[in-house]
Amino acid sequence: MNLLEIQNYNFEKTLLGGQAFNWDKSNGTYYGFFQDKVVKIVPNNRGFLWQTYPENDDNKFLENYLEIDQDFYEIRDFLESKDDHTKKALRKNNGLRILNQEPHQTLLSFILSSNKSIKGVRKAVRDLSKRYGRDIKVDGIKFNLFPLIEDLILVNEEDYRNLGFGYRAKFFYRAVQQLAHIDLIRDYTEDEARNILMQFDGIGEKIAECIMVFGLGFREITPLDVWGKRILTDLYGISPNLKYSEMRLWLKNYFGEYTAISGQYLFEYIRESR
DNA sequence: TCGCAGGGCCGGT
DNA sequence: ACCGGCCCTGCG
Repeated sequence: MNLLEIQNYNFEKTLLGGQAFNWDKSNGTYYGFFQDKVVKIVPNNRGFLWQTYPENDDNKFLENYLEIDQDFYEIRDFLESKDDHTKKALRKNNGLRILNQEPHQTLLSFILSSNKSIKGVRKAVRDLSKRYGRDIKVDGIKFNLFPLIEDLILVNEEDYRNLGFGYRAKFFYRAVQQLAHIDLIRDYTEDEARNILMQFDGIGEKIAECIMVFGLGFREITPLDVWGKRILTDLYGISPNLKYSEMRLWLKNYFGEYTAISGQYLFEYIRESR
C-alpha cells in the first residue's frame, strides 16, 4: 500500500455521495471498480493508504481521479464566505471533492440514473458489472470490473431489460453502439459537449451536465435535478418557473468557477435536511 | 400489500 | 412550452 498525505479529503461524502456509483465501503476500506482496475483506499490520520489492481501503484490515475492537486483551501474559503447556505453546507460536508471520472463509465452509469434513486442506480451498475464485467481478485475478494464497450457491443436490448433496466434498456443499448464509434474528449467547449451528449437517446439536459461535470471536467455548471431546483427555489428564492437555461445562467453568475463544487455541497446539504 | 417517488426523458400536442 | 407515459425498485 502507498501512503498519500493529505488533509480535508472526505472519502465518505465524495465516493459514496451522488457523483459516483462504483464505490463500496467495508470495515473502513473503500473499493472502487472501473473498466480496467480496482482501487483500494484506506483513510488514516495522515491521509490515506491506497493501491491499484491489477497494475499496482498507478499514482497517475489515482491523483488525477481524486483531483489531489486541487487547492481545497480556495474552495473552502469560497464556501465559507459566499453566503450562509454554502457556509452551512461546508460545515456538514467538509472535505467533499468532485471526482474526475472516466467519460464512458460516467455516461453509461448516468444513462441508468433517470428517474431512479441513487440506491437504484448503484444496484443497476452492479447488476450490469456482475453480468458483463470481467473478474478480478483483490485481497482474496472477487470483484467485477465495469464492462468494456467491446464486451457490451454484442449484448441486445432485451438482455438489458432482463437486467431490470426498464425503459432505459433501449437508451443504454443505443449508447453502447454509439460509444463504439465516437470518442468523448475533454476539450469540447461547454456548448459542444452539451450538444454532443444530448444527441444520445436518453440523455437530456440534466444527465448531460452530470456527465460534463463528473466525467469531462466542467466546473462552471452543476446538474439541475429535483434537488438542484429545490436549492434554487427553497434556499435562494428563485422562481420555479424559470427555464433550465435561465437557472444555469443564474448559477454561473452567482457561483462562477465554483458552481460545480457549490452544487455538490448544497446537494448533499439539502438532501440530508429532508 | 399498496401507493408513490425516485439526481428524467421522449413524443405528441 | 407543456404534459402524460414510462420500467422498475426501494420505502413508508
